[in-house]
Amino acid sequence: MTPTRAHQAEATRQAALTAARTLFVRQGYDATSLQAIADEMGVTKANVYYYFRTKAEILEALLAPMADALDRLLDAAERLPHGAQRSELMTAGFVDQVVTAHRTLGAVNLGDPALRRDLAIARRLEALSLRGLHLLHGDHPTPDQAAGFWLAQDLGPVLRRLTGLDDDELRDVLTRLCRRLWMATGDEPGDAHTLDS
Amino acid sequence: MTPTRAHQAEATRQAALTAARTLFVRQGYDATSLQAIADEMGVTKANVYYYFRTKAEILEALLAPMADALDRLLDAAERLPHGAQRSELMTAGFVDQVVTAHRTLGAVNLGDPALRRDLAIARRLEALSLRGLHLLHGDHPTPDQAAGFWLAQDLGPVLRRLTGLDDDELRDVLTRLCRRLWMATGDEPGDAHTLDS
DNA sequence: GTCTATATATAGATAGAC
DNA sequence: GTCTATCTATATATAGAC
Repeated sequence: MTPTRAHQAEATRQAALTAARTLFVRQGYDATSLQAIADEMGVTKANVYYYFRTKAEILEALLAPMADALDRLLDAAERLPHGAQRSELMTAGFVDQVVTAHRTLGAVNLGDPALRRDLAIARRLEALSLRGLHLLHGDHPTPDQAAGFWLAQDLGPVLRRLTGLDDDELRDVLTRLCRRLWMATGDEPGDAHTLDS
Repeated sequence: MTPTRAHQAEATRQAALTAARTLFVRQGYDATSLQAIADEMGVTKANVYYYFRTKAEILEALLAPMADALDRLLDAAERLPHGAQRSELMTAGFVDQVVTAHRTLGAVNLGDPALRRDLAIARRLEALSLRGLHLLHGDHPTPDQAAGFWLAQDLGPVLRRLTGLDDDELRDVLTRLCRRLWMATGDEPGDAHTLDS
């Protein structure tokens, strides 16, 4: 392999992303300083700034692949007719993406207050969520459908608790969880439980 | 009313709590400075520090009543036999507490990274959650039971989305949501049923 | 590509006048 | 009880040597 310098650059960039994700997950975005990220990877702040112009840019770079994956998933879902088939694809795809992200990113905090700020990635994730809700439940979701849907948007706290499961077990648990959340038909008094009949 | 000074003190203290909860909810704990809290209520930082020794103490004071309410709820649940009766009480009580807190605190961020730190209130809420899980699902909850339970711990993101509902509608929606989350029986392969049949 | 050194701002917190 | 003034630490970010 000839490329010593270009490879080093990419390695350092990746190390920064890894260090940042570890610290963001552990203590949140706001409580993580660039100094801490630099320390974690054993370089200086200035070195991190060589690759990322701002701290927010690190967060964006970290979450962009997840947004890309969700984009592709929703594109695929859109090609299916509204109904059970589309729901199943979305559930399976979403859970798969969460499990994958869990391995690459750790229990990533989509509920971090930083993601409610005016960042490009935050707007993108918001748009993705709205599109997902629309694809799943149509133009006018019932409050029950909306509540179940939004609750599934940040599985981070659950992932942090569910230790000791391998990827397949995790996938199964999350699949059933999403079904419970996304299969709500409406808020008519008639549907009051009997789910376990 | 004679008491001009003592009342003023209590009023200022409450104003600080109100300002802090507004800002904590809007932008998160870490991104909220004491300067911002003081500005919001129209006093100086030093004045806020007269009532609270640290910023963390404000957070604790803000969440303490919620922890108290949950404590009482779990005490009551403990007096019922394990089973459907206890589940119903816990669901109703929990939802009621969430709706009440929503009115007093706004869509409070139990998922804020600050609450994963070494604060007394964080430890208290953690202990409450563990006790709740135990009361609801016994000594050895299945992964499905645990996942559903933990997901319900922070309804803040859902509350922020569910606008336009009055308290009673909100209570009904959240009650059905909690039932869906807490009624999971287990993770036996038998209930995976029918994939795409 | 990585470093040292620094600029600038603001954080949490305290002292002491009024 | 509230203020002005200040301390000390640390934040994000940049300039420029190597």
